[in-house]
Amino acid sequence: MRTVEKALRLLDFFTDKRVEIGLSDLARLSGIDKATVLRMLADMAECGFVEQNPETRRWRLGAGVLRLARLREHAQPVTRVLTPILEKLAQETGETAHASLLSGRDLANIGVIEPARANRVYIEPGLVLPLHATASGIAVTAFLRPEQQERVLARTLTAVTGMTPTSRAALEQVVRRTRERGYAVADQTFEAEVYGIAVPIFGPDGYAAGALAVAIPASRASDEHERKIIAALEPAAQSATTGLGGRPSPEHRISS
Amino acid sequence: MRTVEKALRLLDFFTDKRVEIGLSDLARLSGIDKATVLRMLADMAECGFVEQNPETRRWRLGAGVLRLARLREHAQPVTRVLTPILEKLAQETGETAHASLLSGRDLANIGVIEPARANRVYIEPGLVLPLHATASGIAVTAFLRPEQQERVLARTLTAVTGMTPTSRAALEQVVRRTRERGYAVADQTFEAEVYGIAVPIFGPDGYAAGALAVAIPASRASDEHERKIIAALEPAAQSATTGLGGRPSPEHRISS
DNA sequence: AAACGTCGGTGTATATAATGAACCGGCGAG
DNA sequence: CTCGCCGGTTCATTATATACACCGACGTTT
Repeated sequence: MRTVEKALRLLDFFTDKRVEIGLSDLARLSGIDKATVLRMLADMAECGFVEQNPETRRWRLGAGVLRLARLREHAQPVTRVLTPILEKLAQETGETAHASLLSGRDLANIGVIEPARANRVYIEPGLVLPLHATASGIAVTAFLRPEQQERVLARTLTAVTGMTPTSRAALEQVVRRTRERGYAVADQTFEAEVYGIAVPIFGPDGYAAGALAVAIPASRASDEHERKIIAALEPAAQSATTGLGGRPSPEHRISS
Repeated sequence: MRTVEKALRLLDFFTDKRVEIGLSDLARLSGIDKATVLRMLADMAECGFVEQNPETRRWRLGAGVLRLARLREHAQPVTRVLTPILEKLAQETGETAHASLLSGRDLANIGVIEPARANRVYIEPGLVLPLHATASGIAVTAFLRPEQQERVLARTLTAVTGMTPTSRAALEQVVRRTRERGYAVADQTFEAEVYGIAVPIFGPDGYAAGALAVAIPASRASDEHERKIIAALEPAAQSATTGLGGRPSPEHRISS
């Protein structure tokens, strides 16, 4: 398999909870030989992607990623554009709002705003959202270019919870419904007790580039609450699309 | 040579000015064969590090770097800690203040604040600062762990301007002076017309992890201005060190 | 319109660089 | 003292990266 990809995939094992990882742990997690992992880490360290804690000898993400993020943000200020939109969304709905962008085969969460209330959904920063198992992912998949959509549908779909669609037929149906309604819902398909509602953000080519979503405790799900959230999501996604230089798809229209 | 490192080095060709790069351009810039570059880009795209503009087919940094940066920032909020310090520094000195961290073999600029005045130094976001050619780099080098310092001194030093120290002896002398004074100055060693003054930020191990610096137009350099800047830099670097969980080096003391 | 240069991308034989099992010294627990 | 695991190193094997030649498409120049 390709060496570069294997090396970069190592970085995906760093999460909110797992900030530092030892060599043997990372070898176990990835299923790659220790010696190979070490060489990859050393290579990535030379470039500043990871760094080694001199005391514990464990590895963590390096300052190089901050540099690259600043460069990208300077070229296209997504965080700057999306943050105020998310804030308004969280305030209007009283629920956790988040935004994510297509990143490789999956969706990368790149912004979360939580509401002031106590009972709210917590979303880990920098989380990877599988396309088939989240409201955001479905919203994006439904408005992807046909070839890319086909690639997603053809995947082996892993179940994250008992509610995750795992067959191609089930996913196709959810996608079809999403295209009809213009928004996606996901009832505990990614995490128990969490209900997600998402709308796509479009790129300059008129295909989905990401999604704007609201996550609520499943216990609060109701038709009325959902209508209110969708009413807030629609204009938010509109301004996100135009704010990022995108062009709305002619095939996208919200209808409940 | 190592494939992973070669691939990651491709990302360093993206700058403030060069936001998108075509395949042939990148092959020329890097000196690597087109076919190889394409495979590396494809691998990195799978992981979200780069993405291809569907219209122009040129490549740019992907959303994955934003995700990783958020993750690192969540684990250790360097930007949050350093921004207010830089703002105060820029305001007190009336000059451009910036911060950088060790990242691989070099220093990565991860924050810049410009003062309100018209004649000020502009520093590109996400710039890579060579250790031997900038005030920040010298400040860091002077307080590195001995083995690492040796590696820097042993390098072949490339001249960036006519003023860049290029011999080991010259660099050693600058480093020695910096250790004595506790701060580094660089008179147009990296860019013409720019005079830099920098102080190290220390990591938990008591060695340099980065630097805080003030860049001024060379025309404004004077002993008095320099004294004022150093007086502002010292407490700023102190709070940066402690704010990032570092421990000041016992060997570091400012003395002019 | 023909000829040319350049673009992004592909196929394939070759050679180089990645691989993984065995091994090391160090360290903490039992 | 022994055991097990840690991070790290070594080296023969082989799988993988590489670069050359080539493709069709596009835009300029002649």
